[in-house]
Amino acid sequence: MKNDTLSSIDVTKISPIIQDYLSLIYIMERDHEPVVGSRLAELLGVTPPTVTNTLKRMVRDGLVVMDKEGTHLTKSGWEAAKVVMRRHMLVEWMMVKTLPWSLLHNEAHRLEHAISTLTETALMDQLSNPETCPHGNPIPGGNDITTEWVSLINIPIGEHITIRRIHELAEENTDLLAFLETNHVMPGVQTQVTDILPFNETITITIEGKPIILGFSVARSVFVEKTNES
Amino acid sequence: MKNDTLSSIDVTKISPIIQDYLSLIYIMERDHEPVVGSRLAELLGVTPPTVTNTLKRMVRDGLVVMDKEGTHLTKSGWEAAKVVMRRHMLVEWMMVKTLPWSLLHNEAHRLEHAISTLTETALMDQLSNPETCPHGNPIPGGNDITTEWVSLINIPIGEHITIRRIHELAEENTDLLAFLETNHVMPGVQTQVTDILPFNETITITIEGKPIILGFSVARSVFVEKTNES
DNA sequence: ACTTAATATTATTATATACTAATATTTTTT
DNA sequence: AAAAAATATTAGTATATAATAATATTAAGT
Repeated sequence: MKNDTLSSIDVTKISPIIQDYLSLIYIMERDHEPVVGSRLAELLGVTPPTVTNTLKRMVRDGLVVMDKEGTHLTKSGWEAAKVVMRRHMLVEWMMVKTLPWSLLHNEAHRLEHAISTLTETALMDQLSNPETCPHGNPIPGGNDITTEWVSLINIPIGEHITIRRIHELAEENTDLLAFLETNHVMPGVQTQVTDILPFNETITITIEGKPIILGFSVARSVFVEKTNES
Repeated sequence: MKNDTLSSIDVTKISPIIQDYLSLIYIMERDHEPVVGSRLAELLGVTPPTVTNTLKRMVRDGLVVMDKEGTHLTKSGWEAAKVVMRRHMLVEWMMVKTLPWSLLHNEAHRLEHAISTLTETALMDQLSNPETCPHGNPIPGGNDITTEWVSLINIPIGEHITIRRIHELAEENTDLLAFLETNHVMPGVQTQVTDILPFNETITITIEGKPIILGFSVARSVFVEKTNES
């Protein structure tokens, strides 16, 4: 029984900027990647000194700990991050009939900081507790079905697969999302790996007869499930 | 043909705080009320020096002019305010199936600063260009049907009326909105003025047989239309 | 081991937003 | 007109967020 929605942390009192830091660190920690300041700076579009400063405030506020082991979310930081992530994803679903799939993330990124716990709960109900966002990323606090999915980079030629997930960090790239949408590289779509060119660092998948060439870095962010060929 | 949505002013670049000032000044000017700093302070929940400071920045940025005549929006301030108002109201409609009527305003007040022009346009389409918000207040840039409605304070005993509008400034009062919702004092509801007690400063309207006693200050914010008794 | 590259931090500055305390100005009331 | 009330402003301070420039520190590559 998860109860983050009614958590003791009032995310609304955390500034939008800090909320952004929380989400990003959450994703890194969840994926067992080190939390590197310069990488945060890059992804957040700020300079490294700004990151140093902001992290200091987060440490002061008990959201983060920094020691020789590295930078990590505290328990309350982790809980707050989950709320922010969930709100982001619920807003994406809320807008799914209003905006094109490739624009949902950007819009939700701004709206996520403004919604109340009440709306969060109401949307959870209205949407029947979704387990992923429209890009297939896991909504924190539910069953994580994404663990069964595997990166497209690991799929051999010939395999029949279903697109399941575009990783959060890839979502930051609006051009990429638009490209994926145009080519129907979206959750639920069935496809097959038809070519892999290691020297070119590309993998080709064919959707409805049309080959789509994806660079390895993109393929790494696309997670798929083997299609049940019954 | 109104074209504010594609206006030259990029409201997204205006800070949420300034957007709040713009909306509020817009309402005052629209209603031909003087723009008094201390009143802004009160309604915005800040101190008067803060208002002085913020208005100075708005003057610097060409959103407002201040002279002996008083404080007024410039053309671009006016246009920006209209966009903010419209976004607020569109967000209210967006959430109308998710949240109770009495909570829409509060939620929209935070979300209004985060939505993009794209969403604004998409919602306008999706909602078929509404002329009012769910509280009956006019969406800027459309036909202003509210001019035909009259304040409840001016309705004599016995008159059959239809509730049309709860004024924006009354919306700020969440307790009041909850009270009105509980008693179905909401746009579209038919009612009749059954009593007026000037010495008590109350007016009684009867909705579905139930009398509801409204103070004059509230009645002043409720606008109605004479019901066509055919 | 030494150099280069990557990463992190300090110091300084700037802006928007807010406050309190004090003062000025204007308006209203008596 | 004088006193009181309402309104506005100045001065000084604080915080979150950001930047640049300079300096440490750590890691990697030859």
